[in-house]
Amino acid sequence: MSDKTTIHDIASMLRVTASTVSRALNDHPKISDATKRRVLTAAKKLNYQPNNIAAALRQGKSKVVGVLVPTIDRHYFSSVIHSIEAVLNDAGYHVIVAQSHDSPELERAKLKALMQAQVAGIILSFAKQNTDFEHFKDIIDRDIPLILFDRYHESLEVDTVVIDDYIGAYKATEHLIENGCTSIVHFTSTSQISIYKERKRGYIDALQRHGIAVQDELIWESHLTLEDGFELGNRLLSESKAVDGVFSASDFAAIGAMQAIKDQKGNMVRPIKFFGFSNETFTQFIDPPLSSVDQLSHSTGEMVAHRFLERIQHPHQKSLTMQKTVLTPKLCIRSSSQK
Amino acid sequence: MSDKTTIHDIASMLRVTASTVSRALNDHPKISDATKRRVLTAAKKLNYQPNNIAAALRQGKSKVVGVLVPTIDRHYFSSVIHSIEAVLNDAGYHVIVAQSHDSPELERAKLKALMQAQVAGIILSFAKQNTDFEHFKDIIDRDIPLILFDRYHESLEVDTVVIDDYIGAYKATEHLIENGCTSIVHFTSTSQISIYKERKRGYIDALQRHGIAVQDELIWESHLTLEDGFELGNRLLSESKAVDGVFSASDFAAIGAMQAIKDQKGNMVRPIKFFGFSNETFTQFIDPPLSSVDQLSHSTGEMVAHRFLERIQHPHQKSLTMQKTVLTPKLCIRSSSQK
DNA sequence: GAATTTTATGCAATCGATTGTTTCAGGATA
DNA sequence: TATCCTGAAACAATCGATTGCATAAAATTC
Repeated sequence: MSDKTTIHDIASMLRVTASTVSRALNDHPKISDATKRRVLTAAKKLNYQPNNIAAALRQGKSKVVGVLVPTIDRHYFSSVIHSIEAVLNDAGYHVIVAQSHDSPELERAKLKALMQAQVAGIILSFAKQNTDFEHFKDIIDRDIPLILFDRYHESLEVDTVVIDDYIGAYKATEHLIENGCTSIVHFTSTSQISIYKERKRGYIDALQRHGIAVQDELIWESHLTLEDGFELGNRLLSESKAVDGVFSASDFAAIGAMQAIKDQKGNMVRPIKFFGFSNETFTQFIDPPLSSVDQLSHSTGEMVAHRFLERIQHPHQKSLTMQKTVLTPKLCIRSSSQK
Repeated sequence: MSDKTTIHDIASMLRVTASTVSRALNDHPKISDATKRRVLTAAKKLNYQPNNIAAALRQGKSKVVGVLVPTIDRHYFSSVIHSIEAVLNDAGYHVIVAQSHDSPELERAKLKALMQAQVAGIILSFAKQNTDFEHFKDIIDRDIPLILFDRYHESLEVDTVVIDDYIGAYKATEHLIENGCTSIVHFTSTSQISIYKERKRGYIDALQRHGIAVQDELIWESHLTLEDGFELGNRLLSESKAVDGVFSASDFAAIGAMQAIKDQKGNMVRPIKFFGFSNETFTQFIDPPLSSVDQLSHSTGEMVAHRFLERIQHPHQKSLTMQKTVLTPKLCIRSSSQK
């Protein structure tokens, strides 16, 4: 039979009421052990599968958490989601995935849809060009736990899990200096986005701390794509300056540049050391393997999931105690940056 | 206010009943245009957000589709999910993601959990060591659309979307032959898994069709990891045979082997051409860029999503008309395999 | 043995939306 | 004017599980 059995079926089979069955299944203390056992046996016999939707309706909360990211199709995000799913599943939650495609409008629409699905919480890395955060108010007002990761904004009084871009950049730059680089170019993107601002700040501070003058003409801005990197690589070759190191805020731009240089190896005066950011899967496979700052996607996902579970278990504290977790990224040092 | 407004609030505001409001919102023909307009205005005014859970309970079906994959943390799967999500979202569905971690037990547990969440359908690429498909019966018996992709089994009378591994392998091997290879090694894994069996079959047929003798000692079995590939690469170097081509059923094994060969370049008698499978992101970044068979993750995701929507719209046809969609994979030819 | 507390269930309302079946008022028809 | 339609909205049941409150039976106390 495909007819789903309900607690009422169990109830009538046992000549008790549905409330008793419900309580028995939920291990309510006021139900006798004998009845609990009978209910459990009957449930198994009838192949009873609880209807979570009914419970969710009654309780006003489902066991589903919405995760909204720009795109799932990038290693960092899918890796974070991987960890979130693993942790939340063990806690009895499901994960709904939605993508904003970096569009604020889509983001708003998807958030609305998630709310309508009565999610128990929302985990979010928001769209790039977000300027207005009004739509988060709705979530907070309804006391639905909201956790941000990767991308966030200072103005938001919300739990956040990020890596310390500044430290990562600082250490990467320092590593280049310690490996003999004295003239280091920085590939960056618009300072509108905090992660790039922070990475630039780390780069600058590292130089200064090591007594190297910061030169604006060594800070190159682009969209940091592979193609951008390729152009920047050619620019490196044509520069009169004796650049001997590159700290790129993106792995893609870094390997684009390395590609350009390899293509014209003859022109190289001296070798240029490279350090990237994100530790994309391919960094270890290219030639030479690219040193990179690892964003700790695994830990981030776990932290985010745990933060959510804490919120769910202590809903009373509300937004009063917003927590910002900052993970220190890890340098993955490979041959591209070493002597 | 964080109090959610319901159709009853709208109803009492307008002095009509909830049923009228419900029908108005659903654009029911028996509701006058005037009322519809009034309801819509009131809904907007009260910031009404429908409670999907309540609707799902009443209708016995939610607008959520469960996607169960071995892991989301691999490019192929996250890419497929990316496309599924995009298509199903436009159709008003959500996507729940779950991972089986290639464990049949976990797979069964997650399927059960998805059923309890009252999903409208299930999209699945099942765990490797699956031998028993009893747990799918449940899904089918309940008339819940079930779509398999990537991995499947002939015994299952279920909609399926796969790529033609045989053709992909055949064409890749043929490409190597056309580029001058006469002694081609094949990296494979256990023939228990149909995709590897098919790829081997394609390799063998291509050789025969081109008058090249198939030699069992040129078919090398492993788990196809990067490390396995590295070992196989060393074996290539030490082999007395004059191997001049490798068709690997996995990109990872291919680049592992290429790595090993690069490490000992001096020993190379003649260059070996490589062809991989899966078209992982990194294939284009390594040196030389690796030719590979693309698995069409994007198309697969779209096909799967559309197949689901068809099933949902024509539930009557049941399993009678099981459809198997076979996509022809695309060769991505790069320099690793060319003269 | 009566009174009181405990324990284990039953009863009934509820969550919010949907839907088959009336009901009613106004219009058309004879 | 009486009858019949018909369109529009009301009524009421329902989906399945949960839960505050009431209650009966058993256990305890005096």
